[in-house]
Amino acid sequence: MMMQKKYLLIYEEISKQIQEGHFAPKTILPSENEFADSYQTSRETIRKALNLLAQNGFIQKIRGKGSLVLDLKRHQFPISGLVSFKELAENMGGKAETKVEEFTLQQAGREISRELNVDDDELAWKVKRVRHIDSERVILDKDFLVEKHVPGLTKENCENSIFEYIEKKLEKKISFAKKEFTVEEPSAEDRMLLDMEGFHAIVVVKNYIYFDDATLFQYTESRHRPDKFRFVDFARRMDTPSL
Amino acid sequence: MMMQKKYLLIYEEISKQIQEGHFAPKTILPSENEFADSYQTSRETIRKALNLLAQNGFIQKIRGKGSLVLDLKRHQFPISGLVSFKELAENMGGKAETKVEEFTLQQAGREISRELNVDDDELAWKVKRVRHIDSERVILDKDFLVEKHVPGLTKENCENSIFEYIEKKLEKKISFAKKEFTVEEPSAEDRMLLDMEGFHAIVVVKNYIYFDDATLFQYTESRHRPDKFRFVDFARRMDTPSL
DNA sequence: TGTTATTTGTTCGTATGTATT
DNA sequence: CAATACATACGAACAAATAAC
Repeated sequence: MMMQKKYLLIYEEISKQIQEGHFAPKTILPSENEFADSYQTSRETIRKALNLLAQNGFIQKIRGKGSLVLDLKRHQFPISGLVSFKELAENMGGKAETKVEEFTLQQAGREISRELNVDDDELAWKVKRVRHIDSERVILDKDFLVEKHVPGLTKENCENSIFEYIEKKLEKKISFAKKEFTVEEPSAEDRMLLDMEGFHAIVVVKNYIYFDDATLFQYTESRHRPDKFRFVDFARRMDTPSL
Repeated sequence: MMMQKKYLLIYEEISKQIQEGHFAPKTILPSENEFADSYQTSRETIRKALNLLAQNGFIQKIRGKGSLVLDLKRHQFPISGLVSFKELAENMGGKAETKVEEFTLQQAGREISRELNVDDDELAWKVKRVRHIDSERVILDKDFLVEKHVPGLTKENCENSIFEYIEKKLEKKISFAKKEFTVEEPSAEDRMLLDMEGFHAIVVVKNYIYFDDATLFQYTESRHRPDKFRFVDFARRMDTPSL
């Protein structure tokens, strides 16, 4: 009887306890063997959970000593990863609203077909959304989704969360994403759709999003007013970085 | 006879072969058992290497099928992580030069002591460096290093690589870092030390860098001219985790 | 369609090496 | 030196997804 992913459950339980302060920063966690005992599992399973915690910046494993609880959340909790607008808005602490400016199904065309790695005449959803925070128009999202991979998308889905539609309704798994950050001068469209008075730059995040089976299904260009942009990254070094 | 980290060697060998095209994108790697045979090792060791490859965006593991070689490196090589200026400059493809504008040892003071999490009167190196690319002054780095953790630093070290001094001379291990990206208006200092004509924004990267034992030893504020800034991030979802 | 073989995912067990206390 | 704790490695069994016949 092979159970579910035990190490994931343990990871979530320990990470929760760290965030709630049951395991305080700068203290050492119970040893791997102690965890293995208390969770009635093997040490390897515990190690998988602890490695996840280390990867995500919760702990630092120190050989011979133990697993030290880190205190990286002093300023800001690491949010690197696939962050949705809703989470971002909450982090900003303001009232968030989304307005769909455009919602069409059309052929990809030269530019987008290259980004999505499909033929020119492949059908793609084009979604243009303006994100409001505290009644200010601060983010412009332009999403392009391959129709055959995301069938049945509606304007209503876009007003909520496209990710939610994909994962809960279509039951497909979003697996990884490549993001590219640059800073450009605002375009005419930026000035038209966003409240850009007094701002002379726009943060452009190009986001390529992939399914479980490594098919690219979405390209998003997210354009942020600079004062409402922040990105936090937690990076762990490889033992031998030979890039 | 416990050898070196076998899975790391295997990781490097396979990643090299992928980058050199011996394993082509969109093809399936040999199975884990085949690798285990050919490397004369156990499947678990192979799996550790493959998980590293997946983490770093080289492959996508698909259950029941195999490990698919990804093609993410074509446009832009992911450089998320602890990137030094030298690597960045090479990526930009220009001639890089570093000029040390200031090099002092002083008490941390109110502001910096908070960033470095030490007492106000703790001694800290202050290093101010201007990075030139193609004879243009485009990046201003302000480093603050806790003296007791990085003793004997010299101006010459700063002209080369501080990381190299720490890892090779002091033989300490840099383990992880937390980065925070924001965009601000250029300060008077930015305009003084950088070639900012025609640019109205500056990309600020606050970098907190930690040793092996989780001690914070360096805080760096890196201020980039927007046209010379780019950051690429590869993020994998937690669903099918690694290790 | 259904069965079988292949391949990856998870768990458990055991042994040994390395660093810290 | 001994005990503790994390790191690496090998082996085995079974689950789940896929592919092939």
